[in-house]
Amino acid sequence: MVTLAEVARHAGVSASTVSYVLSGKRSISAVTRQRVRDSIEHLGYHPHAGARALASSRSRVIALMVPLRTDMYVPVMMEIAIAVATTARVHGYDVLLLTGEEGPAAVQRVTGSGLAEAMILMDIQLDDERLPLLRGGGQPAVLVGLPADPSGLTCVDLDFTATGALCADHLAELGHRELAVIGEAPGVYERHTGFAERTLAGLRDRAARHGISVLHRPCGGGYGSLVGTLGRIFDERPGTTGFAVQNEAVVEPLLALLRQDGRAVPEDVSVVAVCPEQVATQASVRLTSVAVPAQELGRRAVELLMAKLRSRPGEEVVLLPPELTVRDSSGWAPDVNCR
Amino acid sequence: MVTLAEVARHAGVSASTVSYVLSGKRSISAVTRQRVRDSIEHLGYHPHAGARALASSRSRVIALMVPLRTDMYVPVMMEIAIAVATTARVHGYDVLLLTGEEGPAAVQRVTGSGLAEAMILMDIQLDDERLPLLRGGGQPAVLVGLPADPSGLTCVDLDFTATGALCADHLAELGHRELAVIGEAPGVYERHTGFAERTLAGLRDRAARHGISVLHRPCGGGYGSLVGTLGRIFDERPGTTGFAVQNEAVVEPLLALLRQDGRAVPEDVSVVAVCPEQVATQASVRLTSVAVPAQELGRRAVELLMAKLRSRPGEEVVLLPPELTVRDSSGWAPDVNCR
DNA sequence: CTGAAAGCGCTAACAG
DNA sequence: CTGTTAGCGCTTTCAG
Repeated sequence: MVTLAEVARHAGVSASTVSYVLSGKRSISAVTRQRVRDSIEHLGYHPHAGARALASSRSRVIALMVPLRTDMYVPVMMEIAIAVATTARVHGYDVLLLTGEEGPAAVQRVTGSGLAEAMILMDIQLDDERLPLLRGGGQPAVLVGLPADPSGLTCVDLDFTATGALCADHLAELGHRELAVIGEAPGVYERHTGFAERTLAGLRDRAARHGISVLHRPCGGGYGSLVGTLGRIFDERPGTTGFAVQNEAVVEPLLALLRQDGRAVPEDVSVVAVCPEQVATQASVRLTSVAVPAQELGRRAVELLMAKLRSRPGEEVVLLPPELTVRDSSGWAPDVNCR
Repeated sequence: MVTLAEVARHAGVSASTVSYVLSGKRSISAVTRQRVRDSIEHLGYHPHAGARALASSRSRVIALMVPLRTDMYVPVMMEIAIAVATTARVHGYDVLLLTGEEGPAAVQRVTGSGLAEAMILMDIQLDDERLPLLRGGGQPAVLVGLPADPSGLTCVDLDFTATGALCADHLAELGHRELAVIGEAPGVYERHTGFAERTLAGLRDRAARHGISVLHRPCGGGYGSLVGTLGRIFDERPGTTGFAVQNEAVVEPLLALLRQDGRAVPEDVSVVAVCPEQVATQASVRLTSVAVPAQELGRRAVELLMAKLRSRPGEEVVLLPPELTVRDSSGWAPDVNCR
């Protein structure tokens, strides 16, 4: 292994000079700098990460805790994770991948050992068990998601309350009076995962103001679950004409089932989805949707973390405003004359 | 920060004793061990990862390189990644997440710096640019996937050639004479990603032996792409009755389109998929399929790597045998009397 | 603008 | 069974 000392010898300078060439923390004459750089190149030198972390007490690693569960839409998680990794690299950081499996202990282990300087947590529950550790607050952290009490924490998320409201507004404007919400798997609500409950609350609240009814049904993944769910929705509220879907895994099955039922989209029923753009545009009917900005969330999380690593400000909550894109799946309610 | 020296002082022993209690590399009297453990617990001590890596030249971290691209089925990648992280923890290792973005340079950077001891690579192309670095072979590595020339490398993958053959056999036995293969996005083939080409080769080869025809069409994600692809398949080969699908994103669209066309599955056409079990069982018709054992791949990759970390054996290729599960999407070809 | 030298916290001989 | 000690490779004062 090539060491800094060898580079120094080869370049005919001292170790500290090489170190400063690398860090840029003091000025070096152009000629020396170049000689050092040549030696580094020539010898194929890579600074030893452990030694560096030991001497500087900065590992240049952040940890990312992803959920172990598989009942939520995985591509969104993956997209966030990749955006985190990519953005971290831009800032000179690497990313350690932790699964939720170890739970709060992982937080201790990783930051306690100096393996990571800071962490990003995903899949936040309203009353998440990892939060007390973070709030006490040795280790800088950013949550992708919003717990019930964000005090003393830094969070970034899509504004799901506003998202729900936006869906309600859109369907209300089109004259729909009876809405159904097809949600995530029951487990997601049982765990009190913030985003799912917030969307629902936002939608319900806004629908109430419009004086329209809302029926919410969680739904497992896949065609099989949806058949039952949809059947029960129409049994209970035959007049349902507006659907809000927050469950990517049933988007296509829903469109297929409606088609089979002889219900045309958007002539007979309208569908609004909360999902990534790709899902919305690739569906069999191009979906009116509120995009989940996965990349943006990952990027922002890292940037907030980097800011915290510099100076430790208090709490901060960044809620990205939702945007609804009208496509082909929503239209006037059947009983509305097109004004 | 609590250091080993502080623990030693608190327990009234020497630093090395604490170290050995932690590593178990020499025998310690029960009473001393307990005193040390109590002190560790009491002080909330966590060994410093960097110091440890520096002194032992072992970081207890492995790197996982995931593809940046998004034109392949993400859940499989994610499942492998999570299995890797989970299995690594069992062996006392953490996982560093690298995206393909940096390319071969990431391999150098991470192992050159001692940040990771070894790496696992995914999304292997037949002629992957990262391979020369690994074959030269300072750093132990395991590929999840199979390049054209695996000499000097350790690989683990599903046996996709056998997978293709299995699909061909199954459809041939049911009397189908004209097969169509709906494959991954064109880009996947253009990059010469091993698994896609192998499946096709295995299927073609076996089909030829059965004397039946095969038409292969790559297909982008989503409903839109498939409409065109499927149309062209039936234009070109109206007698097609057997489909092999290796593209999770079009499984449900395919079933929907066939239904709309008035082609019943499995009465008129049979469909065999290569996909995770979950996709097969949650589809609108339960699919006859060959499972992609994502978890198993991740687990095996880590285990192979751990073995390599102990003693460095030469090349080794582990191909998991495919298993075809018959469900509701495949049946006798229409012109076959049920014997 | 550059060197010398003192650690960072831990591991692993070596010595008993 | 336990203690002493010499580094691991780098950063960062302190001197010049």
